[in-house]
Amino acid sequence: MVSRRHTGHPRSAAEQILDGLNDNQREAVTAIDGPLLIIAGPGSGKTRVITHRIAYLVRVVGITPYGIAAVTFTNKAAREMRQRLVPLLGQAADRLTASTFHAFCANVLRREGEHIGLDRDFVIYDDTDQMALVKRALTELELDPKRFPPRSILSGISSAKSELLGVEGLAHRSGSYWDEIVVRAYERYEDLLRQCSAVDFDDLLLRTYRLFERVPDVAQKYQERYVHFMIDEFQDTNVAQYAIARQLARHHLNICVVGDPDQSIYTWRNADIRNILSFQDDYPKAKLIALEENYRSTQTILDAARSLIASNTQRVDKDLWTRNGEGVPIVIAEGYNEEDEAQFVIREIQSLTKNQESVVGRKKSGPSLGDIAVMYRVNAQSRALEEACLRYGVPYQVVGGMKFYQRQEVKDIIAYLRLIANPDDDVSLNRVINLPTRGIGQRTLDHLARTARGAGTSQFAAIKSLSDGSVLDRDAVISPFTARAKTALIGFGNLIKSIADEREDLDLLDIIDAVLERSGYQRWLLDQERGEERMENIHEFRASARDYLSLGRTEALSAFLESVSLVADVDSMEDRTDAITLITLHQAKGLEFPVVFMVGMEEGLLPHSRSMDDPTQLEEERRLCYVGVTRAKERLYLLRAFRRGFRGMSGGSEPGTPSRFLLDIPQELLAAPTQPKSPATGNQRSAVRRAESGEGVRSAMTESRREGIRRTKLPTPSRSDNRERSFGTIRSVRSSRAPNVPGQRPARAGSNQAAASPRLATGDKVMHKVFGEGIVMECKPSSGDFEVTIAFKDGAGVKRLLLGMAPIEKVS
DNA sequence: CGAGAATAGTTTTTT
DNA sequence: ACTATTCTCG
Repeated sequence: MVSRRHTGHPRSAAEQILDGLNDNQREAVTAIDGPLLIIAGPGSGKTRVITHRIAYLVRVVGITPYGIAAVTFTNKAAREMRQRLVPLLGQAADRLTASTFHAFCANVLRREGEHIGLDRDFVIYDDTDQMALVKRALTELELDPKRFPPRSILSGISSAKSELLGVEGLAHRSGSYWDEIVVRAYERYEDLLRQCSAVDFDDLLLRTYRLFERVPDVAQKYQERYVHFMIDEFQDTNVAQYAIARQLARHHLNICVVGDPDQSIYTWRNADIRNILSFQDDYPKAKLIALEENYRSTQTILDAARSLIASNTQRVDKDLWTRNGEGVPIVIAEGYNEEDEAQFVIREIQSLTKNQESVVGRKKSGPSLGDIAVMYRVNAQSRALEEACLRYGVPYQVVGGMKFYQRQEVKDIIAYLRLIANPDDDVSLNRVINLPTRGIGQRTLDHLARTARGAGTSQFAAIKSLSDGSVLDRDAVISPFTARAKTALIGFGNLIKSIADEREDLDLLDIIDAVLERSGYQRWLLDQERGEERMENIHEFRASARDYLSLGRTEALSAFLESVSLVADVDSMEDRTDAITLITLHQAKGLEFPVVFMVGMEEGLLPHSRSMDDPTQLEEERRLCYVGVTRAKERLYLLRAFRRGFRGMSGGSEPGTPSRFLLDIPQELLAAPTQPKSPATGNQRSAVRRAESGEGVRSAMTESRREGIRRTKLPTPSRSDNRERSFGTIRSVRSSRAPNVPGQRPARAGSNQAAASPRLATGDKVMHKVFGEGIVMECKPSSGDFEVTIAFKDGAGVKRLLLGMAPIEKVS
């Protein structure tokens, strides 16, 4: 490379690439000949090894980036890999294939699908679409969805596909009545997919596999191209993915897989840990390298992780170690309920980040908000956290949850677009044919489905033949459609056709606008509940289409639709320094944060109730917990709630039990919570301790129950004062601020508070520390404080905040 | 026959 | 709470 050196010899590329790697890492980077299995513990520099290995292949060995493929679990990981390669490879990094298995396969199929009779404009069906199709298949087979839940049927189909079993293959293997039903549904489901020119997620893999099997020329092309094939997160690949990798590596045999069996958390999605064993069978000469030095976490965190995972019986022990210091103890704490738990998290975050606010010259370097993540088992848990963030004015970023592309209004527009790209897409057609209402009801749709099926065409085609009268003329006498329905159907058909016909003349944005206008969707939506807000989502969606304008007009629509189908939530996660991250444990895989809070450490949540009975699944839950713990670099908090609401009935549930995983963590790694204002923490801890020291979980629970109630000085819960009660549990707040209960509701338990008036009124101008300037829109009493609704300038939007908590000042 | 209202059932994790 | 299906009315 062109850079001046003060030593006599310029450093060679090899030296530069290997610099700073430990022995095992070096070995992994330079073992470039033949199959390689890297077992990489958490924080062992896995990504570094992969990127440096690629750099080594290119700059030292001289392989063209074009000949290297690296498959990752998410698009985000792929993007990051490419970015990290830029300093090592420069522009050449662009030529590398780096994507998810699914995206890779979609690409191959888009280019080569014709060989196996795949329509050029095929759409990719997501989970919801698949369900619609399975339901239809069941109806057509006259199977009772109560006895045969579509969900279960679909998962049967999906796991068959993940193991490369077609209908025949599954039929062959089936051994029970249930299997028999799945086979029949599978068969019909496949017909429907074909009819719609659609493939589902599993098909992307299955069909790529078949393509390579059946069309050797195509397979050969890719086999020769990819001199090196690498797979990250190998423990989470399924049989189909591994099979494709083997196909691709058949020629050069340079296949490198990187994984950690202890981090396998996707077996429910048919990932198969046995792939790691198979790898060694399939490639007996494979070199095996273990990366065991951890660069990420403190000794304390690593110790906790180690003892936790050691409780799993189905595993090979690893020797994880770190040179990092001991660090600070792990904090285990209990909140009264989920709100209280969230409260604890937020207050702790505030105290952690307080030290470094706007002082000239660097002050104490505490974590910034971007260094902090709160992790949970189920998406629903984000809610309490979000609310707490809003109240306290802590900026946050939720990964996933209500996925953007899953929002109804967005999916509606996507359905229109898909239909324009591929009118045979029955699922999309059914979604929007009566949206806005066009007088096409269930009855008409049933007829339409039957007609289409009878004619062996898609529903759109059936509508078309209705309008030109071709097919149905013969049956005109018994035509099931009323004149009104017929007109409505033809009207819809023309709508789609007219836009599709202009596809060449319109760019992507025009098409979206045409849909919004001509379908009447926009006008209709704005009249709906929360219409404005939902329209905003559509605008955001429309804006995201901008990226595709540079592509040709024909290409843009399909490319856009494809990207929409294949993004993961974590893909759109930004590396923000100014907001905490709320994320599920699953999505957190592969990420790291200086500070990690894991909430919901309770039996039933982690481990989840669905997985508690089965030892295999239980071990997966423990691995999930392990993944969470090992995300933390410096500080780890394990929280739980004494009571947790269930589906809306907040707080009214039975007391919970601390997660058994807490018992796996040695006491000496634990500390009292760092929140001095909280008088209850010591007791909470003793509750946990007691549970650990063998007195049993039950007694710990009873203890903490007594604690919870005493601490909060509250009478027996009654439904009506849920909110007040939960406020009462905000321990430290209570001691530091006098709650203001407005006159309206004096009947609060122990009402020793005088009514006070809010210090803000509607119309006041305020300044918020984080969100900036805003106007008060509403101010109403809430849980002994006031909830103010403020519209902020500068795109911060409208926020609901708790007056007593939020860093707000009145401006004028 | 369709549209909105009432009611029943239910999701753990996601490419 | 949230949706998906069923019920009832125009």
